[in-house]
Amino acid sequence: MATIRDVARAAGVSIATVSRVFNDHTLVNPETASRVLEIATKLDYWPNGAAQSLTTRRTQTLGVMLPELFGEFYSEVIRGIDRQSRAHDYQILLSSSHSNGEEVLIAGRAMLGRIDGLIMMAPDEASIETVERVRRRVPVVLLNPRIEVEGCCSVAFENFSGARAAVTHLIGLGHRDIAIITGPPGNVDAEERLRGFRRALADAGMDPDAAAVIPGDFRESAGYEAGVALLARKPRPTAVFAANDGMAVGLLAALAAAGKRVPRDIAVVGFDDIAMAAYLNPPLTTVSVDACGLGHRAVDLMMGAIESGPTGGSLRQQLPAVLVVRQSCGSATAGTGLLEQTAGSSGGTVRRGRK
Amino acid sequence: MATIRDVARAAGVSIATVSRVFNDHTLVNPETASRVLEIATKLDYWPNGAAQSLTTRRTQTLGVMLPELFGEFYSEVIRGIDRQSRAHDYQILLSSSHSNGEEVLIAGRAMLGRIDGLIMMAPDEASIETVERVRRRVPVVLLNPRIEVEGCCSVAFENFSGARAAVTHLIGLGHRDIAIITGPPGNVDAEERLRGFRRALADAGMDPDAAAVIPGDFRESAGYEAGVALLARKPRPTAVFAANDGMAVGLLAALAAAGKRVPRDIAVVGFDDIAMAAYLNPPLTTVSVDACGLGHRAVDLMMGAIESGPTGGSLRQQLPAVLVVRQSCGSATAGTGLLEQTAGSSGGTVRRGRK
DNA sequence: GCCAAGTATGAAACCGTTTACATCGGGAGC
DNA sequence: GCTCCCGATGTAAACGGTTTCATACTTGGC
Repeated sequence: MATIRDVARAAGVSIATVSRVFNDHTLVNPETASRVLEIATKLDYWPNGAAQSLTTRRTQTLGVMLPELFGEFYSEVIRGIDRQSRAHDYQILLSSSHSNGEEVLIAGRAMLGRIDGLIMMAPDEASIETVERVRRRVPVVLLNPRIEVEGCCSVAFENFSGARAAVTHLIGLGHRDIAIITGPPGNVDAEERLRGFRRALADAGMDPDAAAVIPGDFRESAGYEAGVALLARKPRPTAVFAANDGMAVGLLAALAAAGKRVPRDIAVVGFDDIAMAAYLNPPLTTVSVDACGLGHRAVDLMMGAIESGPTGGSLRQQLPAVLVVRQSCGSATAGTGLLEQTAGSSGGTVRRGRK
Repeated sequence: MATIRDVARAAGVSIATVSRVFNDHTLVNPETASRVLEIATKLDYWPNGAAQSLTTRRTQTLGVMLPELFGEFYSEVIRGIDRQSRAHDYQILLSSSHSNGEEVLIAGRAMLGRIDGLIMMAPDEASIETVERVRRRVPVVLLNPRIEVEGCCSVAFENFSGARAAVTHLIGLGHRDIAIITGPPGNVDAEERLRGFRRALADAGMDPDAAAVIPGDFRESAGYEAGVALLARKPRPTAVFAANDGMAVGLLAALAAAGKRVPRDIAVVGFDDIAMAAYLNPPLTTVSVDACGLGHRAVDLMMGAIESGPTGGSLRQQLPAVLVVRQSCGSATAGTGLLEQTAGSSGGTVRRGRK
């Protein structure tokens, strides 16, 4: 394939001139420029990206590392990152499905020299080493970090207050025996949501330790199994808070299979507000987080960090988690699930209806 | 940051030796190796990816270009690509949301030198130029190509036969006045599905030109509007084939808002089988395509192409589109939408129930 | 007619690796 | 004791660009 030298030779100029034409840097004689461009087209010359980033130390690429790519949530995060990156003329180098620190380290190493910054959702503490090493070279933005890292920006959802609001809502509806299906152990989001659940109970003068805690792993199947387990329990809880919507879906299926009616027999609340939540039967009351917005915000922080260089401070941002009341919790004022019914009431943290 | 030279100097060896240690290429004295490794760790040395790929002409990265990143379908494709790439130790360089040929060209140019191959779903014919130019340098695999390109592998869904099966099923249920909500003009998938729709009618001795064709664009809102338009029509079609599930969702919402019952008043069939399809009210009969599998297959083809070099032939693969009968079409044998009911009947192209 | 300023271009260093080839000891074979 | 071979390592040339600095040639002002 043609290199800059081939073009220079064919056009009878030096490679410096060709480079200048392509970066329209300094003034180049228009005649020379057009001749070079013409030759370049004829030779099908395209600058080599690796060579460019080697000299300029710029790649116009953002690294993105995610723990795993299943579930709608992560897709949305990627969408948000992608969209905002494009707006800033950046491409994204994606590497996901990392289950342990070792894999993260390898992926991080492979990215080095190819990225101007790294947006990362770390699955576990073992990844912190990678973060530290990468951070010495390019800015790092953490998503929902388990541990804040000195010198890294981060964006996180208000998991705690979102969960608390959801459970408080159930309590307000009269429920006194509320169970929770948790996320995988060690997952920050899961832990924060559990903490919010317990706080809500405590705030209402109930004993958090008395509540049924069913272990889950954020997958639909875990929700189903949890549902089966719950039904065998006596006394049976009157409401369940599933730590994410995926498990709520499985739970609803288990309840339907057992002939239980939601919310009459048992109330259900989820977390995430995935696209199908409004279309479930009954429409799912859940806590809405803007996954796409998380990615968007992460890119914004990254752009700031890249601008300001390694001296940039470590901003911490929180994104709201908003309770969306639909029908699965039995609220009298719930939306229909098919028609928009946004209410401006309840202190601004509760929405009703479809979106 | 430390370079290979720093390590070499500190360890009292040449850069060649350091390089050899890191690529455990040729025999290196174990003692020397461990000393180099130790120094490298102390200096926090990581090889620079850009420099490596400049000399080796390998990047361990696959370019991925998609027209736009909205909707579950594309997320699934990316998931499939990502998973399979990781299995082969490749990362992916993502660039999406390209709406025109110009943007595609720029993105392609930015990728050059950073990728070992390109997986691309081209939005329009204007992108063909980019494909051609990229193809001269690295292998290209096309997804659902509008036009096959000489020397490129491709993977596509059987849009045509999938749509035909869906409409034939409606006809088998007794429907004689069937409408279609189409995808955006110029979209291959949309066109193929329309073609399948017309063929099914023709096969049944009906006049394709007499059918109602409502223009859509694959978005939920278009489905809603199409629903409104359909309800105003007289005589009103007894069944509707929406060219994708997103529009079917909107259509169901419009019908519900008008108090129509599905499938009693009107039957609905979609295309894609997105995750929420089974949870809609009623569960949506649709044509299932394995978007994740599409990405997976594309990577497999790419690996073959990279192995065999530019001489590699141009394989064309078709992935099946399978009709999944649920309740929205009014079939007597439909699944419940919540319990798995896979039937092995009907020539193997029809499944029933949830998945 | 000379100097300063400005424009267009070239020469060469550099970015951080890999790798072909050269070099250098030392032990084996005879 | 002389080759020959081999293992360990160094030298230096790529890879394909960008960029600093130098140079040659025009102009314009006085």
